[in-house]
Amino acid sequence: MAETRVLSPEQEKIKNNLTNIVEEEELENLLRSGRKLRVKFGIDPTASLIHIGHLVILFKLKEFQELGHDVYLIIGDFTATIGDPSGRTTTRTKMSYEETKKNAQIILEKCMRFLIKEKTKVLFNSDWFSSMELSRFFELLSRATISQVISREDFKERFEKKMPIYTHEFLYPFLQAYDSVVVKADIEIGGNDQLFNLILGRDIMRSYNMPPQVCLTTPILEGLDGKLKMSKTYGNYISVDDEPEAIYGKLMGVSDELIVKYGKLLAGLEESEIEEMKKEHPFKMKEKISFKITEILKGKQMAEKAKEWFDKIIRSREIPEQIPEFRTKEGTILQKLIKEIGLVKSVSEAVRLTESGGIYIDGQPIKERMYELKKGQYNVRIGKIKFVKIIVE
RNA sequence: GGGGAGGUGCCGGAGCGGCCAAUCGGGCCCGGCUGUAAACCGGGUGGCCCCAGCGCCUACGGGGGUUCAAAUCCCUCCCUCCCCA
Repeated sequence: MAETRVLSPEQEKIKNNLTNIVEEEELENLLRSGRKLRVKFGIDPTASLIHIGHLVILFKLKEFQELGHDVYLIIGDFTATIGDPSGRTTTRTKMSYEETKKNAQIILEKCMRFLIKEKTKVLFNSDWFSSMELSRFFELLSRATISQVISREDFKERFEKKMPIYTHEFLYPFLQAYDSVVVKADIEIGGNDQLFNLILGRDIMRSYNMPPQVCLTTPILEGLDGKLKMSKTYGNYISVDDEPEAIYGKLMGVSDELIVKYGKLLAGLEESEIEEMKKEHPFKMKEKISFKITEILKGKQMAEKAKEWFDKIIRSREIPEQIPEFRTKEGTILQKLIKEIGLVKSVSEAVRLTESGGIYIDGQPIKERMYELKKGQYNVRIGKIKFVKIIVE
């Protein structure tokens, strides 16, 4: 019966931009069932930052909500203190419970900006884990084998590199799986590196005689460097809280190949639209995509402001109208001052920058390693985008 | 429980008594070329000093010791990996 009904275009769209669907047929059946589905997404509050890599999943969750389904946001305040080994080649440093609590609040607020509030159920997994009986935990562990867990890619890699794998990391996926049992998830979604955890959840649900969840994974967004996955630890990210100028600027600095991927995953561009853009100068394409993403995050007005800033300051190398001002006494050494202000980490760094021609006054690189300021006003540029106006009295 | 290897800067990885603030590669930063793209080229990459000097201080897992001198030798503690049980 079900196979006679086809999916609506909106339902078809759910399948876009996913790297894995386990199993596709089950997903289609769920979508066709007309039921309100429980779509689970777990997030461990190991940091309080949301970067645009996270958005790929959040956007997907919203698509589900727009189809009428409920999102079950599992805040892993308990699991965060253990540390998910997924995709990691080193052990995660353990976090205190207090830290995760604090992060959880912040992260939750940020996630909600991208989701429909009425269709989002928030659960904290400390609710069921902090009081879990040991016997019950062992019962959970009995539902999968060591070789099942050990076969996963990130563990294999660590074995090969002779890196330690701690037992708590090894057991982590069981807890994530158990979350699915608790919320009776129909679907769980995660980044591509989560595939193993998701599938274990599916297997374990089955062994609890529950309908197994469908697992969906989204592509891992590469960071600004175009190589590593976007993450806080690598520092190659764009935060959703970045200033519009920073967002637009960072996007413009990304490689041509990468911006296409960003366009697809973050700006929701269709293949055909990308093809159309590729006919133009690559720079134009990058401008369009960068603008669109900035607009999604900060609104049209802010995006325009950011573009204007970029064109003037970065492309035409103009001095910004509004730059921070500092007053100082005559005779101050510039290199020491910018250290005080915090624009460079040390005086030595400032001196090095001077020697490689990276500090400018009114557009001219300075030569003196100890530049003594006389009375007057100085427009100082440090490196590419740091500006400061210094007034010497 | 027994035996072996090892812990060096952001990362990988040399050095194994002075010439070591520590070769080299990656990353990052500055500069050049550009479209702040990629690729490529040049320079830099602990801190301090308006004495910039073959200068001073801090640094090779922690602590202690030997020595005129230690990342390098000895003792001890902590940590990891491998093999055997």
